[in-house]
Amino acid sequence: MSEYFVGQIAEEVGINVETIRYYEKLKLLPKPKRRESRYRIYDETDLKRLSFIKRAKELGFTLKEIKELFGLKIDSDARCGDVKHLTEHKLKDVDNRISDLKKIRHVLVKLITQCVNEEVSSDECPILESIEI
Amino acid sequence: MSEYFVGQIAEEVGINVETIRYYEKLKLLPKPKRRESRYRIYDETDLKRLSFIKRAKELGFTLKEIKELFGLKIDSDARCGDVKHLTEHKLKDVDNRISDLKKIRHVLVKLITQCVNEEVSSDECPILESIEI
DNA sequence: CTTGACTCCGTACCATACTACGTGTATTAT
DNA sequence: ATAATACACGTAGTATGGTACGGAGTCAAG
Repeated sequence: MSEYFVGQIAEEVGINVETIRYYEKLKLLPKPKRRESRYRIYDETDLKRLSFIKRAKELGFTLKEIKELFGLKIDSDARCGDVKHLTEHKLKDVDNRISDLKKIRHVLVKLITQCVNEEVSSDECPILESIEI
Repeated sequence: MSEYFVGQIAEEVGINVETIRYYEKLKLLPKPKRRESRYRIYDETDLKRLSFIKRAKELGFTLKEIKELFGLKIDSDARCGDVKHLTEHKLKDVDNRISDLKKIRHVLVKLITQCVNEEVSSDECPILESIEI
């Protein structure tokens, strides 16, 4: 199992060293093992965790929400019913996001097709039709 | 066609009045018509636009990206090829977002199923398995 | 025709999520 | 062995996206 210093894992994931320390402070990352020199030691699990944080952020989750996602597991302390309830809530949220992204996707595809067919130009903004609330 | 003052449209969409002025400053909203009193007048198109901004933000688009999405249209100034290129780029991005959200979705569903079946508990964090970069 | 709610604008402040800086210690390449 | 990097830590600064404030003008119900 490979080990990393903070700079190496930062490089690997493509985020800043300072950001990793920041996530640790927010408890998005567990306290890492240390060398005697106090240097932090990371492993593959930390790498996965950081990659997840990075992408989830891009997908519109806040750091607080990401922390909640990490908490979704059936462990000795969490009752199954609680986890299930929370998870179902998250699932509904994710489904809504996917649904709305598909609406945006549909309009983008339509726009590309219009270009190909060299249809009439328009000063209207087609993206506005994508999401009706 | 119904018209709104800023407070009414803000109420309708569920955002702050100040935020609307802020979006106007950033040119996410066109300059609205005014009464002689200088009061801003909005219509249904503005309402759609604001709803879109609100949701797109929740889906992880920055205000800058949202502005770009609004710009995706075939008008008298934009050459079709340019728009097509840009739009294809956005489409790829949206597809990736949908794909990764589906991975997260899959893990959430699995977690709920585990609960139902009262399977073994674990101290592992299952969400970590959802996105492999 | 007044009173309360709404709007105007500029400016200042706020929360989230970083990012940089400085000082000191550790590691590593030559 | 020594110089260039890298890391530790605390603190301060930045960017984005709002949110609040205050004084003046506007609207509209009684």
